[in-house]
Amino acid sequence: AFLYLRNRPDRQSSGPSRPMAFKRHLLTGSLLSNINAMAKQATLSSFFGKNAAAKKGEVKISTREKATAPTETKAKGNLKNDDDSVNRSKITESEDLDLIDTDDEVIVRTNAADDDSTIKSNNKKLAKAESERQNRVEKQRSKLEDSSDDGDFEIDGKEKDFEETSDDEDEEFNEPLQTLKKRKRGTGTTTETAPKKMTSSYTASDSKVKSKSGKTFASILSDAELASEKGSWKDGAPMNYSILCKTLSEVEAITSRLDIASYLTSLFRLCLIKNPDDLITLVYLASNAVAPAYQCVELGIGDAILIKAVGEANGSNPSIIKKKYEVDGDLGTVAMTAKAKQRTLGFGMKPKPLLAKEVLSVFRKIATTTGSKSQKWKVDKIKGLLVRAQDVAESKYIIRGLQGKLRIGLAQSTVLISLSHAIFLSGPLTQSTKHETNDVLSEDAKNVSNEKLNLGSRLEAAVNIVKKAYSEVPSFDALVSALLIVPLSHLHKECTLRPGLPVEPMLAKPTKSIQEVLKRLSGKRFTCEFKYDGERAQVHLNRNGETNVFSRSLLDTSQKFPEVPLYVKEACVDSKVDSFVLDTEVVAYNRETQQFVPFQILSTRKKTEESEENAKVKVIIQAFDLMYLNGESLLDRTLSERRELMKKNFKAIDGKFQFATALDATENGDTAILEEFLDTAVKGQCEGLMVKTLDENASYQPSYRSLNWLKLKKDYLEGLGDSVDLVPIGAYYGKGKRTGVYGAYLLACYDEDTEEYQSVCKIGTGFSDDDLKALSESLNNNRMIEKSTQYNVSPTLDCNVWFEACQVWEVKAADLSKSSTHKGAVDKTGESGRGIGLRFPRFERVRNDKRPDQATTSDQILDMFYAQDSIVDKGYADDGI
DNA sequence: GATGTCTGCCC
DNA sequence: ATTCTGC
DNA sequence: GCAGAATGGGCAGACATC
Repeated sequence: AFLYLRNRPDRQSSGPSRPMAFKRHLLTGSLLSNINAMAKQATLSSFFGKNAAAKKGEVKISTREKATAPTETKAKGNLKNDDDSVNRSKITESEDLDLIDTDDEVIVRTNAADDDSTIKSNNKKLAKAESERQNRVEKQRSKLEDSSDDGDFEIDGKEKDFEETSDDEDEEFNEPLQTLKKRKRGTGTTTETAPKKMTSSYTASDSKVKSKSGKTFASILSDAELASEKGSWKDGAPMNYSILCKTLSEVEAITSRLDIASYLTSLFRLCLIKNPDDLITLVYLASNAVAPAYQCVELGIGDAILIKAVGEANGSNPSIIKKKYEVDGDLGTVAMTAKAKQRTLGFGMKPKPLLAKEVLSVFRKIATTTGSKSQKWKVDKIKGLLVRAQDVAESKYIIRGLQGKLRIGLAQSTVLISLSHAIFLSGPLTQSTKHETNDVLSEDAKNVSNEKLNLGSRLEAAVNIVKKAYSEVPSFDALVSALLIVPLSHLHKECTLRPGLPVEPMLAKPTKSIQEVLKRLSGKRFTCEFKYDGERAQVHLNRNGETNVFSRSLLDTSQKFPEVPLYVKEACVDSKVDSFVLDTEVVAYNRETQQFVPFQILSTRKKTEESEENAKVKVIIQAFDLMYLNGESLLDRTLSERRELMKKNFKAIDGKFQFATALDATENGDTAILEEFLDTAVKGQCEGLMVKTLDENASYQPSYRSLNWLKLKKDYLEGLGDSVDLVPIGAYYGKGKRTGVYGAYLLACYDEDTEEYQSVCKIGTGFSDDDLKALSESLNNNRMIEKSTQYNVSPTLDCNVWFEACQVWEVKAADLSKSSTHKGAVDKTGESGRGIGLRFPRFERVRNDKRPDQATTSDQILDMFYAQDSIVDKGYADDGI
């Protein structure tokens, strides 16, 4: 909400705002209304400036979000002006913002964390530090209120030198590509920036803090100690991007998850101490996101554009960069070494250091820029960032960030852990028990403020609270602003499930056998549901009558399925149902034959379908869970309660809305029920079964928690599913941790008639690390100079290297499908040019007992395709898929 | 305007 | 989606 | 068992290019 206010479009270009004013506002008011406003708006306009299209032919800046509310556009000058808004919200009263600073050792490092007396003394100190902090915060507040009434929008006249380019350099790194030389294995971590293990923020890995459940935490520095390190960050100053990069480098160099979280925690704490306003920026950058998922912000940047940008930034031909990338396996490192070379030349002046918020801001601009020539524009933007990157590591993380994967062993879940630790330890609010309330507190809320508990347990409670909050309101803006104004024990009240904002969906874990399923159910009552082959859809209705549909990854798919909320509303038993969140699978459906239609057909739906009538592909809803009903969250109810409420308040509608077919049972060692029901499901064109406990451990646990549901598919079972024997005919260089080996192979079946090998899939999973190494080595003995004329492969699948047909691999797949890229049984499919490909292929083993010409034949592939239960209506097979 | 390439998102 | 791996 | 990082087929949509 904080950010929302700060970035209101009407303030977007008005110069620096004063965060203090908003703080005061927020300290008194409830966040709820603001978050609701966010939900309602859920538009980019609340986060980014809008820029109406400029003149014809120029790049226009627009939003791509598909959120509910219409966005009012606001013309606002040209691109250049927009850039300057980057440096908004500069903080001037630096001393005042040194909120937290205590000379006391906040937490004692101890080897005897289980020793009660030590814990007590730890906690005493903690309490003392917290009360001091509280005092300071109080002082802060009054100061802020005094000073927040005027001068809100001064213009910060400083020019950013974003547009600086580097056309003065012509150096190329033209080293020839060493084809498949021995490369370093592992994460691709380079040694240049790797710090000594455990130096900066954490010391003494031998002293750990233990929680009740036995989790250990590294020992913890006090705020004062923390602040005195990394001295380059001035109090109140905006954070330099290099500070983040330093932590990222540290994290990249280590593998211990606890240590990774610790480094990040230290960084978050430092941010809280030095400049809390940057925390949200930091959280976004660390988790490598740009906006909440449901806002549907796409960077629109991929390897191709990045290669171009890196090339241009240091004056090399993109094809050279591309080759470097193939050898190096990491575009970030390529950019980094390019940068290093560039700098040793010593041309030009040192540009201004990049600020963290500038980097995020550019990312966002890139994301919101569309239209003709926008790619060129994006390349220029990226170039601008690369030129300004100070430390070589900065270019590395800029590039990797834009690639969408930091690849340092740190992702969203760890960010949430570190964020909660940091807030607990150094947040502006005390986490002790002083906040009285009438609400019933959760166990975690009680624990986090229970000073009698040891630190580890309190930290663990903090993590639970933060993760729960985020899973119900998956927006860092909402989360961070709430964390800064309410204690952890009250977080859930602010960040709680409501229709209009997606909940992280519950996920299922694959199981390899029916025995495994039974073992996990051990005597409990459970239900099996058909697992439909469609698209997950979370359907929302709020009390204003507004509806949304969200995808599995929380994107707003309301426009893709406009009829879905209508069907669900129709399915409500009466008008008393005024709000709900329903978990469903949307499946393509043929109303004439009353049969399900394969996923491949469903996926031809437009991203925006105008109406039910206009949509070529009709759908049916298969509902299986209810998370919210009539103003009340059902997340903590058991599945059997939720399901009962669902069936009581909704009814099936022919061809539009059904409940997932289910069978209830109690585990008693009998496998027959499951086997038989699985068979029924597969015959009914389903992928398999979902197995869920009904009463015990049966609350709705969003994705982060655990994969508490089980999924059972035929192809998981040994000896079942489609298993084929294929020939590796080519390979692609591996990236990241697969640098140095082939990351994927191209596999072919054998056509006896034409004696050619036809590609049916690439394969990149199922290999152990040893497999990858061994296969690379052995196949390198059978390299060919170029593609064999015997290989029928689409040019779009061009391999980096080609092999003689010399091996046969057993491969498992879930399905076979008509393919425009693969050539299996091409010319026998009834559609010219189209072959058959495999769905979800994975490597099982090498078949040393088979010669390549004994591989699965294209005729067999064709038979398998037609034998599928999903091809009930041959019409699909011969026409349309 | 047709075609090709790239990207993101479904699974 | 599937799968593997270090913690 | 979690979290992270490798990798799959195939579709629509957005741009770039011819």
